[in-house]
This record gives sequence, structure tokens and C-alpha cells, in this order.
Amino acid sequence: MAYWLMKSEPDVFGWDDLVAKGVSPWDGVRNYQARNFLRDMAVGDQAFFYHSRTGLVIVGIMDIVAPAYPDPTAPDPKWVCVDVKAVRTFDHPVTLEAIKQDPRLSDMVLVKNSRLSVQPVTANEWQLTCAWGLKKA
DNA sequence: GCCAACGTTGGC
DNA sequence: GCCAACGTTGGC
Repeated sequence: MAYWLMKSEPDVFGWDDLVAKGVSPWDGVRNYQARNFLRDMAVGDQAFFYHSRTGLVIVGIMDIVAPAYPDPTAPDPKWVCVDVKAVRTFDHPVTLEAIKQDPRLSDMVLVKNSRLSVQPVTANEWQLTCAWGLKKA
């Protein structure tokens, strides 16, 4: 059971789009490092959905519901995608700013390598972020 | 919209 | 195999 974070520009494919679809392929990844993380994913892993560019917030939690398979949108079969399912919308989206300000989260790949669109999240990072995102206030 | 950071490509 | 040029991502 592993944790991940996956980014999308909300103008292109946002959290609401995934909620409306229920299950969707996470396709379009064209970066080797990100591709390798996709291949490491297993059914039952969970991932944050992050809005890049015009959002800069983690907005919800997804389940990985199908392991990596060739990305049908790619011209080359070396690229893969997984299927994801929206399972929980954060009560309070967790901002990049808040993550950067907390020393316990300042080592997150999100902060350290802002260009990587699929990245691992540690169990500690996951639990802390969930505690912020799901709290009632 | 700008540009820094990063990845990829291709000439040598 | 190096590295300059180019393209893309994503925070600001």
C-alpha cells in the first residue's frame, strides 16, 4: 500500500471532472520518472489530486483501481497510464503555501521538484495532509 | 504572461 | 558522450 500525488491543470482536467466521471484513466504522462512511478502503482494505493498552475491546492483523494497499462493516447507503447477513482473530496483543500510553511512537509517532492507530475508521498506526509484536508472546522 | 528549472534532442 | 539549443512545466 503506497501513497502518491498526481497533478493536473484544473482547466484541462480538474477534480470536478474526475468526480463526474467516477473512474478515469490518468493518461498523458510523457516523462520517464513519472512513468516509472505509474508502473510502481498497485490497485489499492491511494493518491492525492493536485491542481497545478491555476489551483495550487490538493483537492481530494483517489484510489488506484487499475495498474499501469499502455496509454491509448500515446503514439508509443512505452508510455503508460493507470485508472483512478475519486473517493473523497477534501473539506478544506490543502494549499501549496501551507505545505511549504510546515517543516514536516517541506521535504515533499511537490516542494522540492515542482515539475514532476506523478510523485510518491510518504505515510507521514499523507496522514498530516489528510488531517488538514478532512478536518471539520 | 513571464521566466526559472528541468528534460529532451541532436550536432559534433 | 558532451553540451548547446530548444521545448515544457508550473509557480509567481
